[in-house]
Amino acid sequence: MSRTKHVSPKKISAKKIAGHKKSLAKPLMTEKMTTEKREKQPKGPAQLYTVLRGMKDILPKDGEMWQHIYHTAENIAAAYGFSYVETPVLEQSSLFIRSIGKGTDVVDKEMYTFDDRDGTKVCLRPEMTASVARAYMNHGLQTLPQPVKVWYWGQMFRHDRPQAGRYRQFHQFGCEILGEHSPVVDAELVVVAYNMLRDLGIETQVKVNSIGTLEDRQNYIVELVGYLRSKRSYLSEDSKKRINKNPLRILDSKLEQDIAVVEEAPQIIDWLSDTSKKFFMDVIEYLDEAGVPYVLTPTLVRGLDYYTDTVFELFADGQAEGSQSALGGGGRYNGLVAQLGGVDTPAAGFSLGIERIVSILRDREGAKEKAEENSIKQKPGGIFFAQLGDQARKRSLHLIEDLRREGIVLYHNLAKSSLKAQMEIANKLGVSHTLILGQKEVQDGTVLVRNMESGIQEVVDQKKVKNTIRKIRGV
RNA sequence: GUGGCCAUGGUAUAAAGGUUAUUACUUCGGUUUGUGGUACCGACAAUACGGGUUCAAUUCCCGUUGGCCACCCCA
Repeated sequence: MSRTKHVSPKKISAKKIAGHKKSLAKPLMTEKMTTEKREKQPKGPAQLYTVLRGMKDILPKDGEMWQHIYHTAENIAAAYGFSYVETPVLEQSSLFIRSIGKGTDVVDKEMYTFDDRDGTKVCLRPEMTASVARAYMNHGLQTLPQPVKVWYWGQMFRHDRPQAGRYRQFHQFGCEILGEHSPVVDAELVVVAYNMLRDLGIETQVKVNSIGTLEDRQNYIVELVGYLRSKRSYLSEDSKKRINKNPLRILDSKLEQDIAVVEEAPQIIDWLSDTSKKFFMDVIEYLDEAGVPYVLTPTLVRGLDYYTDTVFELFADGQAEGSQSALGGGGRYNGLVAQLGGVDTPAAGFSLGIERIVSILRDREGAKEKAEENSIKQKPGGIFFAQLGDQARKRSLHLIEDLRREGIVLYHNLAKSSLKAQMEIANKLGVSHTLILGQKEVQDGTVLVRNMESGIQEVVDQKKVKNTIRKIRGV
């Protein structure tokens, strides 16, 4: 919604500039400027900083929703026995190059990579799985009772072209289960992701598939490439290029001509080894049992190389196909830990894109919320505290603190001195009661409690305010 | 990375090749000093940036930047 403003110097008022004496750049003059405007011309910095492309500020109006999502994540992770972990945003580039794989878009064109001061190639993490795997090895987590179940929440970075629901810095919530090779684990992860979204009121469609072991996949790719070559002339230009580079990707092309070819293509399911096939059947049975609706999608392959066997993605119901409707995904990555130099460890996980969840939730709130976008959030049960006079103001912090200890939150603006102004704020906040502390009250050790709806006020002893408030709230 | 659409105060908008660029909301101050919801008055605040055409551009053209959308890819 909001647009970045490039403001030229002449638009920056002297007032805004006040206090910024050190000028960074000389303001540019234009012939058009009148003498009057020129006088206003600030000598201060010409630059107005704006948010970087693909980055996003989370503003007060969004704060509540973000916290709501975070708490939902926290609760569900706790309910399924996951422990919280954090890993650094900065990692060695090669960690991701080796795990996600050369040739994937994430690694080839989207990583924020640079040389650290000592020359180390580092990057801003594009995802968390590799970091979690790294932490698992680094800290000997394989000596804990297995499996190790962890969840995380944090910023990821991919230098992609910004679009709806896609940013260069974005948040993911995710869960990983390391050290267990059982189909229940895969199913549980789907269940957790699915229920997380359901708790938020988002119905999703789960797509599942199995891409087998590395070996299965290699055999399949040989077959697939053979088939695709035979149909080469029917494929789109993009897909022609991908035959050699990344043939699996052709499977989920959205172009009609490709889809026609893919429909006849050999399916990876038929190339799975017996154990992988059995494993996948088991996962599906668990999903049936858990009551999670899913769609078997033979064309589902994921964009990261480390996946083995189970892969899945979650799509919001009713969202237009294609347009950033994937809310998250995951799968099994049995080879990853070993590939990064650890002991061979089976593992699986998933992650959800928070920005996409926010966007769906926002759309849903609709016009009503949009109208209030700039207004203050109503605090229907809230209580405002107003003070009048120096003495009262001085006592204010003390009183607020006393009540805070009792678990009572008072909204206030101690900087205002007129009672009227404070009442206005109280009104805008939509609080039910206002406490008023004036000169007289300070002397008497009392406080006025005003019912904002009826206008009735009563004088209450300061020591008894907490009881009065409790009574008001009906506790 | 490719293509399409777009760019006016904090937000949402109006208008025109030509004096002080409309309106509403928000914010702040006030309508005589210890009381809000209404009303009234006032203040702050915008043509994204750079260049071109023109007597004149914020309006037309080009470039840049940014946004949205689609593709690629993904979350």
